[in-house]
Amino acid sequence: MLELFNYINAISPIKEKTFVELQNLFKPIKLKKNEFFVDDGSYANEIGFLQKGIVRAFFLNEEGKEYSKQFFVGPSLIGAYTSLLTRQPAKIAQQALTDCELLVADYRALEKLYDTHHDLERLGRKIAEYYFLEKEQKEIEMALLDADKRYLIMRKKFPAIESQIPQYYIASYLGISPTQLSRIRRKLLES
Amino acid sequence: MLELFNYINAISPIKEKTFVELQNLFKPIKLKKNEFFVDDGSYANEIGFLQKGIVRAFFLNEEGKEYSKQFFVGPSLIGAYTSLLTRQPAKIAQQALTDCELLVADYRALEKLYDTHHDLERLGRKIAEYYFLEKEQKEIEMALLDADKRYLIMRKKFPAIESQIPQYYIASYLGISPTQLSRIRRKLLES
DNA sequence: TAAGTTTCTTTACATATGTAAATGAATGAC
DNA sequence: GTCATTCATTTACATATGTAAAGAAACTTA
Repeated sequence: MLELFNYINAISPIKEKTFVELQNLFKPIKLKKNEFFVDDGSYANEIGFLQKGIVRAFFLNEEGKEYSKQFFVGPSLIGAYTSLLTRQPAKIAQQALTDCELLVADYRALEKLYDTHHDLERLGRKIAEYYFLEKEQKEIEMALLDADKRYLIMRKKFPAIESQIPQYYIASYLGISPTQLSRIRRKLLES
Repeated sequence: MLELFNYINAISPIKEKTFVELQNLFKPIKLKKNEFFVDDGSYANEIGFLQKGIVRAFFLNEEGKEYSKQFFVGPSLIGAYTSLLTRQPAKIAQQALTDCELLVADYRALEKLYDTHHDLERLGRKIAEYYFLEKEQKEIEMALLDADKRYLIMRKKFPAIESQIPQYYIASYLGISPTQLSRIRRKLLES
């Protein structure tokens, strides 16, 4: 739990008393490689703190095309944030790409604590703001950079990931086909 | 100010007393067409409530390529959100595309009210969450839909905008060239 | 109204990237 | 260790989209 405390505290400091109540909500679980933390179409109820492992969030459209929106490398918060906020079925699934260890909590219980703990509400605000900043960053990258530049950024951001997961997930994260990623990789090796 | 109150209250209800303090922070200003509300490279200090008019947020990269991230059609909150949150110079400028009327407030003063008004902090959280949801929605559209589908969505989302601003802003919003937008428009007319 | 400016469309060509299929390499199961 | 499966690369071809330049249309404004 110490890891969770440190992680949270770095985002927005909370009182020890608040954290005690918070940690009561979390239970440890494990996910095997390829298992899902969030299923497409399900109503999300849980938020997770990924301690070890890699998780991807991905969107599947009607044509069966996948877009790997995001990678999470522990330590990190995970969960179908949009589904939790909107109470609509999740459109974005989350899948373990390696064996994972995490702590999970009921989001509604956590949300209730907001009423009585201003510091926790502030944490919630900071997290939402942080998520927004992350998204905006990626939006700009996608709009203004070529795939080869995005690939280099991705490698810097997730240095450990490349050797641990299949290339086609990375291609999908970059918004390109595996073929194109292969071409980019070759070009980088040549130069 | 009533419009602001209604707008805010629909996101997250706040006490009347809180709103009284809040509204003291806001002053009315006007922007002429093409004037900037936020300049690229400046430190943002103000948040604005756009009452009338259209504003675009756009990013300019080193190669001089523009990406019109977003349109705001009043009533709407505007401001260099990222710069306000990070206290870094704004990378995203905001420019009036029509004559505009707005209310502006000092963001730091508003932020201070968070400490003493839990309901305002909650509003801040809801707004951040809402921004996140919006971004995620656009991310998915950009990743999985063709430009012609995105164009149709854009027209539905901003029905009034198309006749009021140049096409090349819309092209930039869609992430395509004006040439390509023109081709898409022709194809839609033909079918 | 006329001239000048801005914007939109069109054309021709170049390029990035996609799809499908074949091959080769790596990985995992037994 | 062998076989089967999964994954990565390559090739050939198709397509979407970009760039540049020219012409047409739509607006400003004097």
